Amino acid sequence: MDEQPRLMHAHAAVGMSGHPGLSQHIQDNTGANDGDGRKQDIGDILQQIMTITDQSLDEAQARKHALNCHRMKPALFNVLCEIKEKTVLSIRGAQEEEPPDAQLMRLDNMLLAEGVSGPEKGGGSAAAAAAAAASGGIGADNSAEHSDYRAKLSQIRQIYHTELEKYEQACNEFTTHVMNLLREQSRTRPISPKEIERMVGIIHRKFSSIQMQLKQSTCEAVMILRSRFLDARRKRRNFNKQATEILNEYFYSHLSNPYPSEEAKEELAKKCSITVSQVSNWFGNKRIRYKKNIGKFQEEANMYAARTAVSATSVSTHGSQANSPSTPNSAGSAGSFSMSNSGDLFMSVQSLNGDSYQGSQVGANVQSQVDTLRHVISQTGGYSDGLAANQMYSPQGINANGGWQDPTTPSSVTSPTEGPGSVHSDTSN
DNA sequence: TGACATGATTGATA
DNA sequence: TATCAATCATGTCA
Repeated sequence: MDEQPRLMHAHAAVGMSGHPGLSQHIQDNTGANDGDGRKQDIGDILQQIMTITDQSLDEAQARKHALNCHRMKPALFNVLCEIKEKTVLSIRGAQEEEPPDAQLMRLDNMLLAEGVSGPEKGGGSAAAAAAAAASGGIGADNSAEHSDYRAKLSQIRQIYHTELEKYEQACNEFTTHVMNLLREQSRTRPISPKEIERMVGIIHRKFSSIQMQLKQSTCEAVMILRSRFLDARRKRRNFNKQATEILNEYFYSHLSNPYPSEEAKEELAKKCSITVSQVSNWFGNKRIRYKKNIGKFQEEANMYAARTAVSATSVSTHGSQANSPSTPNSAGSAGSFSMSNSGDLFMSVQSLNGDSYQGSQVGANVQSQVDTLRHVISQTGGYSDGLAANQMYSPQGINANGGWQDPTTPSSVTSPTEGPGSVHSDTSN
C-alpha cells in the first residue's frame, strides 16, 4: 500500500515533464514561485483519484464533487485528454483508418446506372431501355412493358430515397444527441473535442453500414425487377382471335407470296395490336408450318377462302362499302379482294405494295370468289388429304425446292391470274 | 397430365 | 438483313 503514493508522485512528475500543458496551466494559475505547493496539490488530487474506488459511494460522490470543483481540474483533464490521445485513441484511430469501401462504390455505381440514385430525369426509362438493349433490343415495341418497368423502378427509387432520408435524419439526430451527451460528460470526465469528432466519425461509419444495407437491398430489388422484366419477354401469350384472323386472312390471300412488305407488316402490326417483329415471327412460323403440312392447313385455307368469297359476294351485292373495301388476293384473285375485317388495311397495303386498286375488276373477281365459295360448299365434309385440298388452295407459290417464289417480290405485284396455280384458275373450274 | 398449338429464339444462309 | 429451319418454352385442351 505504501507504494501507491510513491507511484503517484512519480506519475505526477512524469506528467509535469511529459505534459507541458499541465505545467503551463499550473504556472498560469499558481505562479512560478509556489513550486512545493503545486506539487503538493497535484499529489493530493492524484491520490484522491486513485483511492476513490476504495471509498463508499457517498464518499466517492462527495470526493468527485470536490474534485470537479477543484481549481486544478481543467489542467488535469487536459493532461488526461492528451494521454488518451496518445494511447487508446491513437491506437483506435489507426485501426479505424479504412480504405474506401469498394463494395459501397459498386453499389453506388449500380444504383446510379439503374437510375435509382442520381438525377431522376430519364433515369428509369434509360435503365429500361438499357435493359431492353441488353436483352436483345426490343426498342419501343414493348412500350407497355417498359412503362411497367419504369413504374416499378420509380417505386423502388421513391422507397430508396425515403429510406435514405430517414437514415440521414436518424444519423444526424443521433450524432447531435451523442455530441451533446459527450459535451455534457466532458464536464465530469476528460473528453477532448477531437475525441468527440472521432466519435462522430464512428457513428457515421456505423450508419454507413446501415446505408450500405439499404443500398444492397435496393440493388437486389432492381435486379429482381430487371430479371422479371427480361423473363417476361420470353413469356408467350397467344395472340387474340381477331389478330390471328387478320394475319391468316393476309396469309391466305397472299398465299402465292406470303411475304408482307415492311409497310404491310407495320399495318398488320397496328391492326393486330402486336409488334412488327411479332408479325415477322408469325409469318415466318406460318410459312414454315404451312409448307411442312399443307394438308393440315387446307381446311383453314378453305375457310378463309370461303370468307373472302362471302365478302366479295357482299361487295357485289351492296356495291362499294366503306367498311369493306377491296383488297388484293394474290392467292387467286386479279389483285382486288374484299376482306371483312381488314379491308381498309389491305387496301392501303395494296397501294403500298404498288398495286393499283381497280374497282372495275371487282365484278370479275366476285365471280371467281363465288365460284370459290361454291367449291367450298360442295366440298363440305372435308378433304381426305392435302392433294385433294389443293384443288382449292394449292401451294401455288411453293417451288420445287419447297420454297415460295422469290420472296422479295411482293405477292400483289405478280398477277395471280397469270400463275398456273392461282386459286382463280383452280376454282373457276 | 400429356399432347398439341403457337409465339419466341437462335444459328445458318443467301 | 430477311428468311429458313430447328428448337425452346409456354398456353390450351381433352
